Amino acid sequence: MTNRLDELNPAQRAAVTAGDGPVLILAGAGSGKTRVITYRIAYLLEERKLAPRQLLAVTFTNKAAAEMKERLRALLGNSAGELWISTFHSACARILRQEIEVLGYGRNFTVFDEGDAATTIHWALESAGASGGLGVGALRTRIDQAKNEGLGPAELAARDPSGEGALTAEIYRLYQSRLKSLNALDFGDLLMLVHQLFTTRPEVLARWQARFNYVLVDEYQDTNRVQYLLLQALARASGNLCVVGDEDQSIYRWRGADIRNILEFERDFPNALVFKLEQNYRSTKTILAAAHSVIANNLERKEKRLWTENEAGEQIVHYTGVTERDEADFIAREIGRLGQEGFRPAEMVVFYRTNAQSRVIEEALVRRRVPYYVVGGVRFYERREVKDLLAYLRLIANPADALSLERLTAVPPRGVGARTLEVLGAAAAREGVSLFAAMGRAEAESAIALRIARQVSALHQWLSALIQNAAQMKVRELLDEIVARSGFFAYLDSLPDGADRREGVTELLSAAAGFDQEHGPGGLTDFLERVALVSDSDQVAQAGGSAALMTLHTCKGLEYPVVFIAGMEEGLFPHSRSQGAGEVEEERRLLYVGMTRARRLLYLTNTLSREIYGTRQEARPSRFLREIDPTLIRRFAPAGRNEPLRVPARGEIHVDYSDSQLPPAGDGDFGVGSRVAHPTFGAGVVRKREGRGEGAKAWIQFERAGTKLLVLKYAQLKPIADS
DNA sequence: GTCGGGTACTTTTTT
DNA sequence: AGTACCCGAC
Repeated sequence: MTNRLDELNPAQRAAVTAGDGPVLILAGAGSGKTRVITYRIAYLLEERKLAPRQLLAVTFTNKAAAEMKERLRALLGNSAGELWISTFHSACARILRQEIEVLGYGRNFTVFDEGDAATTIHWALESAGASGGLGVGALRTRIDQAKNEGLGPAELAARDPSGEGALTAEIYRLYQSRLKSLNALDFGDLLMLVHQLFTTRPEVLARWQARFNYVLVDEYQDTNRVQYLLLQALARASGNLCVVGDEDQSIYRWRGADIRNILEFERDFPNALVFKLEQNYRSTKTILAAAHSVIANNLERKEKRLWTENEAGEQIVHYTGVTERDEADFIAREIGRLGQEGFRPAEMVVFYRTNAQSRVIEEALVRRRVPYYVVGGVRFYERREVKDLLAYLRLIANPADALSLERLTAVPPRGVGARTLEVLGAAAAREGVSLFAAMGRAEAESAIALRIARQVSALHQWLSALIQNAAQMKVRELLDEIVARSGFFAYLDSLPDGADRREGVTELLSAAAGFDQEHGPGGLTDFLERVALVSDSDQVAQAGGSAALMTLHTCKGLEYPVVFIAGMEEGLFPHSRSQGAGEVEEERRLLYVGMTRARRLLYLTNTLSREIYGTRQEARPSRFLREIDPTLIRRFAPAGRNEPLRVPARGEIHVDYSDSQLPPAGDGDFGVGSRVAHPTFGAGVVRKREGRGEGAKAWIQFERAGTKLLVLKYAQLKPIADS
């Protein structure tokens, strides 16, 4: 250990060797945070003689947890095995697998994803007969927020007695009781129910307090209220709570994260030791200075400044394309060019604000033959065919999961339709049994045709047998039987996109096989839990020969030699739905996180026009671009069509027309940005297009007459050539 | 009961 | 643009 400490700078060493009690480590981007956490754990185990099982370390992603475990195994050898290093959600799930029965759930509970939750809220909305007001999405957000704050339906109703508040609370109540009858938990429940246990069952809390002598939390700036309460409860006995974070990197306010948790840690834990890690080992001086000039505009932060001994490095490149296609092609071209300068594709990454931006960039990369992969977006386990198959597994693990039962009954189609299920559901409710149990008695149900009832009971028998045997079977074996017996492939082949779907199934089968290798038979519940709690960034490949594409939210905790940030435009970044003062600050932090991922080269790109929801809109440069010290930026673009790339003079405005999808000026197509003349309104500029063909309209900003929406067919517009 | 067309809406970000 | 959903027609 002693030699190991030599590898740390003084601030890092102080943090690693801090004594008992609350500890706050303010770790700037690239300041060696992961190393500090890992070494601190090693220090606690070796020098302070903590047993591995006495320590709980909470990370933000499963991948971060796995990497940390790996490093510790290298430092400590096998004793790392008993360590609890996991995400908040995984840790809570694990606690609940042991403790949940006192709350009236079974230990084999299912973890619902977003879609399952939405379906259930839809059900609640219908059974409440509520119409108008809030939609499923809004309700889901509100309920989730309540759970993030640790509030139940009654508390929510008390806090917001308005009509909307009452409706939300009522739906929340119905939703919650439905979840319970399905023996299912949503993401919020994982945290909330542990909180409930800890507050209502002192003996349970005491047990876990005794178990965990030391709690360590990474990315503390992104903890929400319940997480805060959980930590406080757990650490109350020992007082040993060590949190690591950086308020400048707090980017999950919208999902309940409370930046005050970190800003007020010293108030909450008055005797806390505080350590600041301000030396950055990752980025060039230029990148760091640019990032600082952006984040310095935030008010809700403590002033601090990262510094580095790294070289100044290259200027930041700012590129402007006419359309998103230009932007994408520039990125693809640059990645290609850098490839020839010795950067591997895997060292380069493209970040964007919204998932929708990835498509155009992907197309450009395909055209330029750049290997790439997308992190996040449509999640693998939420793909239709995968969810269809998982429904079988979920039912086997948890026969109360009627949602999965309904799903698997319909896919592949076996003549048992919605009406049959309705009858069975009514029978189940009448007799107070589960839907699955009611299926076993279908043949006694007179309202169901005998032919169909036989189908139902055959399905029931088969599934019952699988439930019986599941404990002895590997997940892969279960899946193989399900696929074979249900005729899943034959069903897929009957679909127009069957070939693509087969791929998803194959991938799921190999994921299951991989899981079985670690677990052996009977791991079904663990497998499903892992599936439910995978995070987007878990898919980030550490090696491989492809450039990565991901949202700015997903990029947290990563670093790359070359970073592109696309879509630096008002309305996109900062996003039009995040225009409140606090929200813009969060967007700014998001950019800060993105910029500080870069080691050597940073590119920022924007466009003059972008297609949003099918209409082309004028795009203005992001305010954040102006916040960067201009001396750190080099604008990089060709001056006009058919001219080679060149570095423009300072202050010159540059636009890339080289791969523009806009029609050439003056061809009468009235593209966004083109100048037009109207017989009565005079000269103007096309600002936005709507519709196509006969009904195509354009918003035109006239020099004298203001902005008008005109139908192109009747407007008698004439193009004016740009000067 | 299913198909198809028209319409309205969307995802901003995710465990 | 894409899709989810609703209503009317076969």
